[in-house]
Amino acid sequence: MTGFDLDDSVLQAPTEPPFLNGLNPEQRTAVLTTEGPVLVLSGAGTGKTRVLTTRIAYIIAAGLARPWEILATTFTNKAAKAMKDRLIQMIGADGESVGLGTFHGIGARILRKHAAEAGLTPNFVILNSDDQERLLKQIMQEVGIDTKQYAPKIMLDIIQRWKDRGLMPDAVSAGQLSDFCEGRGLGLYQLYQKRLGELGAVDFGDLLLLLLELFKNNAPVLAHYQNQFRYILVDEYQDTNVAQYMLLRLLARGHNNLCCVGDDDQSIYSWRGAEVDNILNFGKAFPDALIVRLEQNYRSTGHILGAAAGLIARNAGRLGKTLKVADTRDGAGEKVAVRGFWSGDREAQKIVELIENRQRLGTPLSHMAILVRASFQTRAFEETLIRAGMPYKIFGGFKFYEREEIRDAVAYLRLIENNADDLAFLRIVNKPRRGIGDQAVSALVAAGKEKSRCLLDAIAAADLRPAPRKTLEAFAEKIAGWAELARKTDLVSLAKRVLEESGYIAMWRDDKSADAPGRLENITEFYNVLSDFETLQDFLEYVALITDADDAPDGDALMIMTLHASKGLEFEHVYLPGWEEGLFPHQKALDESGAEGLEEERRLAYVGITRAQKSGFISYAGNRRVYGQWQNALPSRFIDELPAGHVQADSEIRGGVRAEPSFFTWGKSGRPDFSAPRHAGERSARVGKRVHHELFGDGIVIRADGDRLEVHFDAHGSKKILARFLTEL
DNA sequence: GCCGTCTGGGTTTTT
DNA sequence: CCCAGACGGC
Repeated sequence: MTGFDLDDSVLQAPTEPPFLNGLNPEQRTAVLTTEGPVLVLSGAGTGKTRVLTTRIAYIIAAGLARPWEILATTFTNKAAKAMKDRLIQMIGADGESVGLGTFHGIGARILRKHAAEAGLTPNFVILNSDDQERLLKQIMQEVGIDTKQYAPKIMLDIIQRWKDRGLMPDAVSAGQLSDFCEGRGLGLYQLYQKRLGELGAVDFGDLLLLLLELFKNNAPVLAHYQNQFRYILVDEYQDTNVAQYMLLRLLARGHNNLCCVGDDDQSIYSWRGAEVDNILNFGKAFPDALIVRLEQNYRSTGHILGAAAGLIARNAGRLGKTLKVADTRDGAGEKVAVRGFWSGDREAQKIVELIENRQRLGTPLSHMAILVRASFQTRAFEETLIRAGMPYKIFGGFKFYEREEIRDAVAYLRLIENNADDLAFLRIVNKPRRGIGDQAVSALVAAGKEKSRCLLDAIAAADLRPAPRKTLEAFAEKIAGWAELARKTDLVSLAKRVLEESGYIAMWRDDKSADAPGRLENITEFYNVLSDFETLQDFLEYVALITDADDAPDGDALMIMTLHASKGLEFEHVYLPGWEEGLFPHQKALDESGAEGLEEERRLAYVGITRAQKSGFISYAGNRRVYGQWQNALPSRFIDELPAGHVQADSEIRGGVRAEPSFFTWGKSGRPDFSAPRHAGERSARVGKRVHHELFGDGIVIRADGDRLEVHFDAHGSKKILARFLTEL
């Protein structure tokens, strides 16, 4: 198909490609406005994926660009794959060659192509977060920082945030956390980058940061891609970070055809460096931009949308959208149910019962989902589901590639591919046990440092006792042998040989613990995955960038996942447990990010509700076991914020929706205190009690108004305090 | 160098 | 409560 003019008369002519049929006017505008910057504000369930794929299809079908001249980025590999599949359905094999992937995946591809210009070796490995932390910890210890006092994880987080903002070490300005670790934070960043270079490795952030540097420092390379990408499309724009924004700016300077799709109300990844301002300021950054709002919702009932809208309306700083129900044939549907329970266990039990009922009435389990705030919540459900014999699938739980045995296997392959990968070396040099302990490893590290060689090459120079020396020399020889083998054989045979000859398989076979057989199974599965790849490098890149959000459950199973993982998905019936103060909104979000944190939590709640097509069920528990201790909590403020007209509330805790908190047990050990409903008069019973507060010390309750107490502290006078911050004396 | 015991820390998590 | 990592004894 060729030759569609942008001329209106032609667009309306019968030659119009069939895939434009059925778009609403706004979607049509978003698809057909191919030239210049466009921001598509796409509310939940308004068909943004359809708009994106149709837009790509249209650009190709109209002959505006060839497939490889289009760059389209998504948030996950899964989304990229889904989009590619749809595209191929629409326009056939041409869809195959569209530059479609995650920012990181595309970054890796370009960096490998221009490795020399970017100052990298072409076979660089991409470190996972585990490796990153280990490496940084190593560095911190080398320079004599107490890693107990300064957690490597926190330092890594700071470095990551710098990278998210496109800052190389020399660009980090003083003050901005650079003085973490007694003023050595920035120095650690520098060292960390240096070590990555020596290892022939990059981390996730580098895939964007080093690409940005490449473009900034190498005009011909930048010009090449500016020229190549005639049309750029970005999905989930609200979750892009500053580095991604800068990359887009640079690339779009070529043809100025940038189309970003997103929803500011669904921005939930700021804790990971996402910058909501990207979407909020799009109009400023691209003054000639067209802004299209998609507000026609094709997913949910009126009550679901009404409840969600009422909640999100509490947020300030929105671009503002009003979702409209597309299909009103069934009226507004069921009201969103809000329920209170005594305990987390009761909550789980009740929700599973409700799901069973739905299933009995004919809804497949896979059309229902439980969405939780924090992963520990899944446990109560798992236990109940196992007892009920109901198949379920926990999404984003244990990741295949994060399992110990898989990481070990991958480490063997990494070391074979790149002898300089010291992290991989350290991981497996004594796994299985070969008698290489701290002593030998320290000697190796010292020698490696002195001669600036990688650990594998440092064996000869290291000060070693005879036994470990012999072992290590044999080990190095084996690695060399396998590297030789890698050139001659396929990946599966290679991996099998390596894991057998290294004794790794035997290690698990001899292991009598209960999970050893499972680990061997996982290794077999690992061979299966390997069979899909031609080269070790392809596979290692895949492993580094993949997540197992991709693996779909087999058969009909109930989905359990975090709210974060649910973004972009939809289910007929959605269950949202754990709406309690402290859990949702999460205390840590409030403590660390204050009002902004609260708004992000609220957006998360909005994401949760808008996943539902037909019904939503929100619940809270008065008492919950967290890390083995019973804690109690108040219903989430988000429950109060739901507009009454769209909600049907009930509670097994006395007092309806606003549950009476069980008093004075917060953080104290012991027993569940929920078993008996409290009798009236309890409230006044609090007055006169001696209490303790973390900050203000001891005091006496002088007034009680629900959970709000007025306490006269011995040392600080009267203060109004929430009951849960107090302990009874 | 290995293995048992103790201590501390546990939000979300994709790339 | 449950896991990972540190520490100390063999």
